[in-house]
Amino acid sequence: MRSDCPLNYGIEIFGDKWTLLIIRDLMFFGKRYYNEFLSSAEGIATNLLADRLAMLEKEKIIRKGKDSQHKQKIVYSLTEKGIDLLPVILCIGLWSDKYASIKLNPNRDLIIGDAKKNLPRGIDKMKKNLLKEHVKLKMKNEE
Amino acid sequence: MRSDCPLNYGIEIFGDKWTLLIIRDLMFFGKRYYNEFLSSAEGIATNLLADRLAMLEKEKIIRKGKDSQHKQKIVYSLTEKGIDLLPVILCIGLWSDKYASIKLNPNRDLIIGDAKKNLPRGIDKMKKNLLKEHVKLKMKNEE
DNA sequence: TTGTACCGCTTGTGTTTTGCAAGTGGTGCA
DNA sequence: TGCACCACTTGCAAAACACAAGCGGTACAA
Repeated sequence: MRSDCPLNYGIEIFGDKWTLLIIRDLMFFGKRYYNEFLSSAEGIATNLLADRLAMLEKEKIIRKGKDSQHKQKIVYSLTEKGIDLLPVILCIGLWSDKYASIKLNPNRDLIIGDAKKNLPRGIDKMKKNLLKEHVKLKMKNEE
Repeated sequence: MRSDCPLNYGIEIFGDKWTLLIIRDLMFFGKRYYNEFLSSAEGIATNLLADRLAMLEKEKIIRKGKDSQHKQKIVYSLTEKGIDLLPVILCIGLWSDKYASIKLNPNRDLIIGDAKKNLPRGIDKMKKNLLKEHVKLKMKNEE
């Protein structure tokens, strides 16, 4: 750690071009598998993805699990620490929505639109949904 | 731009280890001069600082001005686009406050504590203060 | 008018991280 | 037994970063 500033703590973990995108994929697009992260629009490289997934697991932001259906596959899911990044991601999304000149993807605009209307109630609701899923997956993995 | 995702727009601008720290310094610690940014705890290098300041100015997140008191110096200040990053920075701070094992700097804890108690009212109040200063500086520069 | 201190910023260098392509070892299923 | 597919590694070139030194310009004091 470079300093005792709380902002810096977050930046040292997800202050790069890829980490938050992986979390976004888990959080909003239901992606769970290595291959799914690779197929995202931004096009992360395989070595960087492996590196980030390992880091996120070490930081206890995501968790590795086995897929009972497809036994070769590894399931990645958010921990509560990861789910708590929801406000961070929404804030960045809202800011970008306000200032980006690019056309926004309508799917994402739906999410952003919801958050824009009622903050922080919208965040709470979304968080609850994510937590429900989180608990389900946790139980599944511990079976 | 790698994609049309709004999250990605923000990440492409401030998704690195330094940019948000500079904005933090402007926003919370009243830093205005090149030298002041250099003296922050994290220790940014001079070339990287110059690079990020130029980028932030290009993105219209900060603005360069002349100092009427100390004529050699260049004054950097946040634009409204920059001020609107306040929620992003606070969200990261709150998350870190919850999960960082490190001891937090008490000065920063004050700010974080305020934000924790009443979001988004706390954010609104802080934003208003920042905007007041922003207008003042703008007028000064246009004299 | 000259000297000096200080300003933002650049340059040069070695190191680390990234980006891209190809390949590897391991597992499950036909 | 063979093949397809899985997460992940390796090799290499290019870019970004970190660190130290230095540069041109301005202001102010002698």
